Amino acid sequence: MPPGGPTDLKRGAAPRSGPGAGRTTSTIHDVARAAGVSTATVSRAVRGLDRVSPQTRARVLAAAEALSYTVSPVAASLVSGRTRVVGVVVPFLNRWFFANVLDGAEELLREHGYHLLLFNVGTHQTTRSLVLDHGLLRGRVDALLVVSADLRPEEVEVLSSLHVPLVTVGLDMAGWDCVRIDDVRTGELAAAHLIGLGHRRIAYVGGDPSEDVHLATAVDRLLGVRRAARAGGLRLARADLLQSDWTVAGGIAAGQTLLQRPDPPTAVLAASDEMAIGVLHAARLCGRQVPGDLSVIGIDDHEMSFSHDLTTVAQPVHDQGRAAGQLLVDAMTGPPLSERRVETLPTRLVVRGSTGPPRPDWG
Amino acid sequence: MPPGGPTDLKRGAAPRSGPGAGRTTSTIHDVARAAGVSTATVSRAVRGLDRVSPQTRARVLAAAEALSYTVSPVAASLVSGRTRVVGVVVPFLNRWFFANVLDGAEELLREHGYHLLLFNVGTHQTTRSLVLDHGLLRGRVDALLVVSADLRPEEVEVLSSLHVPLVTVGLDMAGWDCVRIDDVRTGELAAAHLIGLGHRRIAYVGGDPSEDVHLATAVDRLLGVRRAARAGGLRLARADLLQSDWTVAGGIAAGQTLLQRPDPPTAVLAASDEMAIGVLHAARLCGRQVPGDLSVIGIDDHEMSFSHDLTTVAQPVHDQGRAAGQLLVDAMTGPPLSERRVETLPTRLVVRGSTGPPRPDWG
DNA sequence: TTGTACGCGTTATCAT
DNA sequence: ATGATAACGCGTACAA
Repeated sequence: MPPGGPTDLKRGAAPRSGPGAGRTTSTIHDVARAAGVSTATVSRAVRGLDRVSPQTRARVLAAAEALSYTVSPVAASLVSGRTRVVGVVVPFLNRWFFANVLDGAEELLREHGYHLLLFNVGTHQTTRSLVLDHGLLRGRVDALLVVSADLRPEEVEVLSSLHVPLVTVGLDMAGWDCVRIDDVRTGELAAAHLIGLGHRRIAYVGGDPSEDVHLATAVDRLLGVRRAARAGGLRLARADLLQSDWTVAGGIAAGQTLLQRPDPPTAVLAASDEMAIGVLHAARLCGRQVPGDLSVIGIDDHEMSFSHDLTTVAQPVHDQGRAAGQLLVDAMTGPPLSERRVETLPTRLVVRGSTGPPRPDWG
Repeated sequence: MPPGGPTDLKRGAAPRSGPGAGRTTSTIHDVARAAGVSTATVSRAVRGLDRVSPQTRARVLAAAEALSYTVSPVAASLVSGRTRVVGVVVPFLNRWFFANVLDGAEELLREHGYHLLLFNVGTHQTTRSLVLDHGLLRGRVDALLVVSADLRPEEVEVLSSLHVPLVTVGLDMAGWDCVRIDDVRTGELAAAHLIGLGHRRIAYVGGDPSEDVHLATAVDRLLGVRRAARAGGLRLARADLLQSDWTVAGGIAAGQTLLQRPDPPTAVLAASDEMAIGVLHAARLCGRQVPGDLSVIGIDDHEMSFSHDLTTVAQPVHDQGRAAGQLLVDAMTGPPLSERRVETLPTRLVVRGSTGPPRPDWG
């Protein structure tokens, strides 16, 4: 019962009890009337600003509570210019890496009161252009999170032209803040493990070559593999470098290609666990023992890797999402930074049962 | 070069070339001035409404193009009351079922010009209450998609009080539109397959019992298993009914529990493929042959199931997302329907190598 | 500490 | 077919 008196409350009551019984949501004016103050004071009170006496604030809050008042996000956005919404651009929602980055970013951003608006751009050029050309982003978001999307130059231009803070994950581009892992080092780590076990013939199953150059992930990991090979004094045969599509099915195909040769490699390094799992399956199909006949190592530490007993190099995906969210929060709240920030998170080797020394007669 | 003349264009140009060179986005007024018409006409023209002469429309569109004008979503929302945003409430982002439902819903809703705002409520009560209590949804969304979240009564109340169209997936609640599969029939299908192979001792690995009653999925599937058992003239031992948590790890634990008994079942039916994969792993750990010593069947048709050679009952997850999206679009555009709609999508048995007849000496 | 009043950019109503 | 103009609900100088 606020001091405003029952009469005021009655007049200010938002849910009009008219004949139509149409539910109306109460506005700042209703609260102001009920609390006997101005709308400006209500605005200050509900947002927890200074310059409001404790008594007044209590009265306003009580009235707001009584009227179940909620600030209208759209009205607030219109006048403030901020939406408290972060747009997130992903090529897939249902793949491990993207789902988990999203999960981490959502977690952190929600902690800071931001919402996530989803832009699943897919891989089809048609869908892609629809999403980014039509100006669907303009005015909807305060910031952007771009996850490993292989953007075309004009799409980069569209995103840049929004003039909002932008952070990428797994996509290192000049001018944009970035959270990543050291892909070169990661590939090197995996290859060094195989070489350390005594393997001399290592095949590499990478990502698809048709994608834009920006998706350098698979290329960088191969760079690391080459580095380890050089250090180990072994050469990578060109025929042992395969392109795939990051999926289990692609891994199966690549694995079969390799294993059906008269002289197959003794070890396979896949750029993702999903492809590595496919290779494991191919080995089974071809009647090969793992790791006796073939060692297999992946990159990611997908949750299925444990049950597949797959050796892998783990990357902190959830944390990359959180880190990206934090960079965005900083950019939205703090002063503008002159230098771009690049945060590189560590990866680590996880040895399981899919790797072992090669058969002596093969060495 | 619109007939408005270069003078008008110059005055109306939005990107002020002042000293600060601050990028300003052009408004409907700028376009109106440039095209020599009123803002009302611009509004009609850009939205493709009637009552605009072709010449005028062309002139307006040219001006808009020249000024790279985009309608302000927030301003439009404020006056129209619609946001063209659909809120989606999920307990997880990184699990197969949820990620794929989301993918399907996003696809269809984007086709219709709607955006998705993400609400990952998780399972922790604390997070949950923060997300749904604070009125974060109010005024932000035109409709809601709720995916298999085990909501508490007060959360149901919060969602209902928004008075927007609401569709659930995998969560059949009175009063809310729903897209689902027939869980009873699905469980029955899986069990009937095992019984048809000759199994008489079937264990069931279901979902967690601690969750709210609304998450009836695991219970319904068990109901179907019971029905098939009755039809097949066999009884389910109470000790063979296990609770798990829908994950691979949970499936491993359940599988080990079963297989370490002196008298294990000859077949296991898991309520999800992820748990079934865990059971497969447990069988390997315990040195059992699949399907020789143990048959395993799951439900879902997870993409990993193929490479695990797992027999399963497939459910159309992507399509459930699309169907839910369509129901929402209908509800937002069409006239209000008096009856609630329940759409039940079909499931089908996918026989792979993880199931076979039991060993004769065990029968 | 509190109130007044303007403006955010658009849609919609009512004239014309 | 087109144009004024009143909302939409709120933040924020500025005044008191």
